[in-house]
Amino acid sequence: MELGHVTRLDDVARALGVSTATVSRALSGKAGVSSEVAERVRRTAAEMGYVANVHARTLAGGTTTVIGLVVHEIGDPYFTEIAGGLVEAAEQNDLLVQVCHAGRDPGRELKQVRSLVAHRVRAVVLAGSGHTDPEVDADLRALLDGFTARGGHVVAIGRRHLESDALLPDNTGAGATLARHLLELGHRRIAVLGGPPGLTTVQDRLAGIHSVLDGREDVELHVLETDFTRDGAATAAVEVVERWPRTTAVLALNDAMAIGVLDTLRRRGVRVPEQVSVAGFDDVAVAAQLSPSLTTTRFPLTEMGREALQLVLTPPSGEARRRRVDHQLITRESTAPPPQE
Amino acid sequence: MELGHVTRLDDVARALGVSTATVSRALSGKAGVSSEVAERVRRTAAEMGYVANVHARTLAGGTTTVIGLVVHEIGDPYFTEIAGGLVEAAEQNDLLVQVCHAGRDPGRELKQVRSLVAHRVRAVVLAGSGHTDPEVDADLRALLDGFTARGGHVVAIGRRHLESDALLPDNTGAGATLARHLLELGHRRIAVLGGPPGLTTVQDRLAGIHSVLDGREDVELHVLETDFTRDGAATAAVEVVERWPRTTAVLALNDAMAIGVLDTLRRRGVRVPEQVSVAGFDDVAVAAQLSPSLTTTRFPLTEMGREALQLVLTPPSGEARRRRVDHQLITRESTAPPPQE
DNA sequence: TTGTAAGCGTTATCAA
DNA sequence: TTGATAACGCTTACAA
Repeated sequence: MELGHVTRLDDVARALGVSTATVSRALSGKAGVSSEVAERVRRTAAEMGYVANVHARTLAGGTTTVIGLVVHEIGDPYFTEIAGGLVEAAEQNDLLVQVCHAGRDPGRELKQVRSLVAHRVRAVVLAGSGHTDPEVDADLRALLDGFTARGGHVVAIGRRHLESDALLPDNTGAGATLARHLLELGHRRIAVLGGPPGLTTVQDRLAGIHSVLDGREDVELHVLETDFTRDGAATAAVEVVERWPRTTAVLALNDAMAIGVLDTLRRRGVRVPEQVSVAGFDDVAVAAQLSPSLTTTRFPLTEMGREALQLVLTPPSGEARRRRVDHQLITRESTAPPPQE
Repeated sequence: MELGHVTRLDDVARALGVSTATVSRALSGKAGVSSEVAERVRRTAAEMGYVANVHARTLAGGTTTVIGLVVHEIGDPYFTEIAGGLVEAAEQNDLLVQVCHAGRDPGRELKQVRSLVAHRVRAVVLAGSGHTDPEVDADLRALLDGFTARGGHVVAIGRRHLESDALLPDNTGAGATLARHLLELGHRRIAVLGGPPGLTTVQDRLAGIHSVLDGREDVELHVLETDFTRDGAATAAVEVVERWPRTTAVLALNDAMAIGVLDTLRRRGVRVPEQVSVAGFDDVAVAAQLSPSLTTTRFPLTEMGREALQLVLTPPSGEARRRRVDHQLITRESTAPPPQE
């Protein structure tokens, strides 16, 4: 095989003295070829190093082996772990994953999905929070509807407003569990670092927290709206310490934020958990390796990535399949009873 | 626009009463169309929601907007951070990234690259260590040579045996720097947790270490061959503690391994850095967040991902461009002078 | 400046 | 069971 030349279907056909149709059929394992010929074709193709041109194949009506993944923040361990599970599972099924970074911007996200659709990917997997305002996702939904109508498959992870197959983390339950955990430890002056109110994940986690703490006369609850990032939380934590110095527990809406809080507290000489308890959500891999290690509610991120691929592999039925993902409280060193008064 | 129907080039042409050639030229910004017509075409195309069929375009000779990334271990922060930088930079240049997981298996890697080549990706980026035995990569090189000959672009990150454009982390220098750091702190009984000897990264880092420590009568050096992972190092650390209990410093060949060492030591009640110092390589994001925070040599991983994309964007010249990536010693809490005898 | 028409490498539809 | 041959939707000479 000389450099710069790719073996085509026609080359294989010619070498064997059969038609391209026969070779095509033999290689894609379709009926209508004698097993004898099929075997010969396969051997020769392998010898000649033939690999089908993906674009020709797709254009002619074959199906793609690529699936698209859209994440809000590549770099955020939450998405990294999901992506890891998905890519690994994909590899085991001879599928390729195209990863897109949308940066939490609906416009950019739309552009990325459009690009995936133009690539005729077999499925689009959307990971991360949706928007509470349905208007924001309107264009996206129209796009996905068209994609679905033409045989595309959409799988969401945590975007409950989309009418696709979905993996739905129990964010509300996780919020309630953490609030209860703090309550049981004896905390009564609690600060919550929330994210942008437009995100369903934020909304749901807050709802869970409120469901447990609201209406209790003995609880003093402060909710701060901040960025959904480590740095946003680090800054907000300063505010908490200064405005409500008697706070005994800080609940951050995700682990990245909780790490930011730990950072601020350490810098200010506030001991965790002796003086202030801290907890997060998700249980990203680092959470266990921090010191103090972080109390959090676990969602099996890598597993969710794998499961998303399972959904991709099973053809969509009429009904959208919506699977709830349960959380699990992981109690570690960062939470403890509040200091004695 | 009805569901299930995609606007094609021909639809746009017909709507305007011009030829497909004109539309094609106008949309790809080629010369030979009056700016007036071009403008009209662009507007109409946008209105009709036209997006070119990637496969048709590629088949007809256009270029792809996809680049392939092959990593050893998706899930390992080393690769995650590189991938993050690459994907983000790609997004800014309207490029898509296909991520492949090779699991440190040359056969799987070959298969993945073959698939990328079949997709006619614009470039293949290979991240991670190469093999010291040139035989192992022979098939890969043949494949890449063909790819290059047909106009494909190959960029390596840290695979110095490949004759492509490359970003080459100064692994040898980093090894020497860390060895010197330990020496200067006063350590004389040092254990090194190495990885599989077949990897160039392992070889280079070890070479750097040996270049500083070898031939010194006062230094007792033990090198253990283990897995290039956190768990491998955790197990090896047990052996170090048991076989050479007087060791005062453990040097792991990457941060993931160093974290494994910290884990083992904590579990055994060995205090870091009071009793034993620990250091790693790479400075993945967690390294700073651990406690004790980890002394390591920094390679700017995210930046390297971005830079790899820059190489992809600048067309290959005759000469392969090989850029050295410098390291930086980051001294944190995990290293200190050895305990007094 | 514009249009016509010939590919690009497959798959799928008919005939044979 | 096989083989011609027409799509698939685009780019790009070559003509006009």
